[in-house]
Amino acid sequence: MELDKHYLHAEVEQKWYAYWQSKGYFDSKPDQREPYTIVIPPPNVTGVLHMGHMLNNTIQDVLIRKARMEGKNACWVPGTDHASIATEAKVVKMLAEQGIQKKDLSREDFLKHAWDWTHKYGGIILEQLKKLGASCDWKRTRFTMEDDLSQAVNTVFIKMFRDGLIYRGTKMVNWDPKGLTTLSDEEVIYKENIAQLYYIVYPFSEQTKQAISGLSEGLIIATTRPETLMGDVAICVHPDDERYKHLIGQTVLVPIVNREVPIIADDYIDQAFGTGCLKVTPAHDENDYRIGEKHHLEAIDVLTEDGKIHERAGAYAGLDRFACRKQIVKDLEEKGLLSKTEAIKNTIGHSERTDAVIEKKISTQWFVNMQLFMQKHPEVLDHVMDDQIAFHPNKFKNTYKHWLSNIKDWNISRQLWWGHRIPAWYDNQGHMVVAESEAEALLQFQSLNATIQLKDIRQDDDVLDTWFSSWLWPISVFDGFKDSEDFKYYYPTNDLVTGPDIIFFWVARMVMAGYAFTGQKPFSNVYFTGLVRDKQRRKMSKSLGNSPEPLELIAQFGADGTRMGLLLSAPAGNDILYDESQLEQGRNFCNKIWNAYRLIAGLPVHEDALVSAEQLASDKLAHQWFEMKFQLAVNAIHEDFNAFRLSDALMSIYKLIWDDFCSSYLEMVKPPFGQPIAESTLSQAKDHFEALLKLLHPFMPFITEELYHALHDSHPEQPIIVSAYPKPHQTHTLINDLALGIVSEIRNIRNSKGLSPKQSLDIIINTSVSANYQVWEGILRKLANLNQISYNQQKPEHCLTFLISTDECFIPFESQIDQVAEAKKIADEITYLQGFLKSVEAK
RNA sequence: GGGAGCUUAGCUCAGCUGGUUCAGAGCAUCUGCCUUACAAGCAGAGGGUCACUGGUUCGAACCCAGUAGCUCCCACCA
Repeated sequence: MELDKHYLHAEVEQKWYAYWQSKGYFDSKPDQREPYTIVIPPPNVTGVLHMGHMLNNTIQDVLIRKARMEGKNACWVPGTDHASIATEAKVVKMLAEQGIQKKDLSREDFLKHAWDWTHKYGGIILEQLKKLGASCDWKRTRFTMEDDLSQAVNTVFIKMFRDGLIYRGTKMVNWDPKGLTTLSDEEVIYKENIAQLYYIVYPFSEQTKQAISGLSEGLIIATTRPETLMGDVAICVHPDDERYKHLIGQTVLVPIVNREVPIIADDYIDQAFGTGCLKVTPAHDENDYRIGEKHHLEAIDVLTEDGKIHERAGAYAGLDRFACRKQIVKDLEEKGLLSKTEAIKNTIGHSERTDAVIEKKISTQWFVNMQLFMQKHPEVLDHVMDDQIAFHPNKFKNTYKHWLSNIKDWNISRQLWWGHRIPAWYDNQGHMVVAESEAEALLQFQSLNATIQLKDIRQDDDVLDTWFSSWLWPISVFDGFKDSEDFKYYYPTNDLVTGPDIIFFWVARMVMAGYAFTGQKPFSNVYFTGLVRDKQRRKMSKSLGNSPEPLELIAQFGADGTRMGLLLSAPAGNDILYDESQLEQGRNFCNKIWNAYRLIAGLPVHEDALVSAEQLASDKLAHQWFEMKFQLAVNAIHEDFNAFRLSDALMSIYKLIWDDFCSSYLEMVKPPFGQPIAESTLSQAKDHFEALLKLLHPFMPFITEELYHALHDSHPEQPIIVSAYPKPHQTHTLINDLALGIVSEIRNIRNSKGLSPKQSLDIIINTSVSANYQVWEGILRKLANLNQISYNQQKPEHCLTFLISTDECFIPFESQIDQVAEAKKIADEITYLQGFLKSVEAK
């Protein structure tokens, strides 16, 4: 049998993924075992796999595979999100390329196109996840727009409406002029910007000039948005401002449109900003809106839905808002009404989806009353703060708390077609009912007015915010609103793995939905991954071209290598700096493991069964030493898992395999070239190798499955994916000292004498002279403290004899736990005194 | 403007309860090796005032205060 020196992965991956799936190892259904549940953060149907998904889903797969191996009922639910705005935009664009305008289509026809699109492209990202090795239960794949999940959305909406948690109201909201819809506050991204601050002259009216003598030409007002000037309804100054006090109640003329507007006073005004005068445009600014309400001013909306100047503005109608700004500045300058211009820093809101500059707009929309919601469900905050829902890293608790403490009402209606249509109906008289269906709505209307017909009522045109369905995800994927068996068994889920960028959009709202609709938390742990950035710390983006194609990476480095490369540099919450050399490291590691297998598989065994049964002392010691090393690593790895330090866990395994198993253990038991190995030693080596493969399997599923099978001449009864994960055992640190002692001793001898590890080990065993007393003395003293051996047996060979004589040298000294604590206390006291003496001497 | 976090080797980061893992890991670098598992490898080596200043302590990378720089989140300054 001739094996390639380099590990080839492509076929291996395909083979095992198909095998696992065909045997149903990803499948899950309720049974007697303890459940372990993860729901995938559903990617957008429009999405294609990017580096963020790779990282995120690798982590989930590691967690689910470990749980599966630990004998839990592991259930990982995949699915996709309908992504209202993003998908509608894609479909609109696709139709436009075919020469079809959305406005020429009926709602039904448009939705047909959207569904076609979804069926055609919607599953791509899930197929890509399979290449990564994601062991989702694909039979459970859900979609937020499918019937059952839409039904859940309806149920929740109606319940919340009846509980007074949802209301319809007219408020100032965020308007996306490109997406042609309103947005929630969370969907607005504020960006720093250098704006021009224009100082515009508003001439005094004739009346004012007559009333007050000695006035200058007009009031100078600073604004960054001259194009909203046609919507000005007042000028506002601070009531205590000495410069303008006498003008309050007088009027000025709005330039261009020459409308006469009053000068009013409000202490909201910052006297130090600009000239201390504010032009009040209630239709286009939140503060102006408040001032307008307070002073009973009209609101003139001068913009159209797509961000152009409206006819009612009286000038510049049809011009784009930014073109208008330029034009108006030019016109003012010509009229001599532009006093000066200066650059200032400010922030401007952009649409999260379309990146268009957001307009504030007064509009009638649907809202969730968040104040009331939080009053009813205080555990949403409390149980995150007391770690019943634990955040990793926990610094995000602060962010979470801050957001919830300042939460505003959630605008949930969107002026789109692709999404869950709001279950509200209106009649011609302006009445409204909220109902399960059109038929039920009609019944409700008829109870008020018997003559009303189906043709007299119409459903609300708007759909709901995508997150209004996403927040139900952990409940609805298990049909939680129908009280299903799956729901009772798998909910609450265990761990959620997601990015901190959607902590408000999604994580917080799932917690809300969990407590509000099930009375239970939706998950116990939230693991926040970092952003994947390039080497220069720039975000991955299409425009920068610094985002590698994930599937190409998998083809190049293998899914195992890619997974390892990503995980190695991804401590919880830290951004990961993508660097191809990390993936190389992953690939090289695969190769190292592959070659360890080649060694073990190729060793000749003693033909004489009797000789073969006998084991060299050095082999026995090497075996015991590695067992200790292994157990210590397993313990550390479990601790790392519990704290979600996955990269640390992986690094421990990496070092255990490379340094301890390959460089030390295999070198110790490897016979000289051409010589046979004892059967017993070989079988121990195989057992160790097998245990290592299990330990590694959650991280690198494919190569471990391949070698697990290859290691057995006949196929094992169970594949590694469902084998038992190595368990932690209690040990004591002095065992660690012991393990370290042996290795450092071997190294000393090797270096000084130029011998092989095996020869060095023999020397340690056979001579006491060459051994380093210092290394052993400490260990002996500690062992003496534990009554394991008497202190006067202070010789290395005694220590070794003792070690070899006991088969349980790494098994916990259960009976000596108290003594261990005692010994530690004494040791602490000695160190204290030593430190104390040292510092006294120094003085 | 408010809040949170970070600063340890060339890079990315560990360092948990102050003292035997205390100055660490991986990668990168340098020097020797194509040695019969593996050059995608092996054997070695170098490299740090733990941001700065003070304080607490017998003892500080770790606790406290201040300073500087960076990052993120939130916020209605026209």
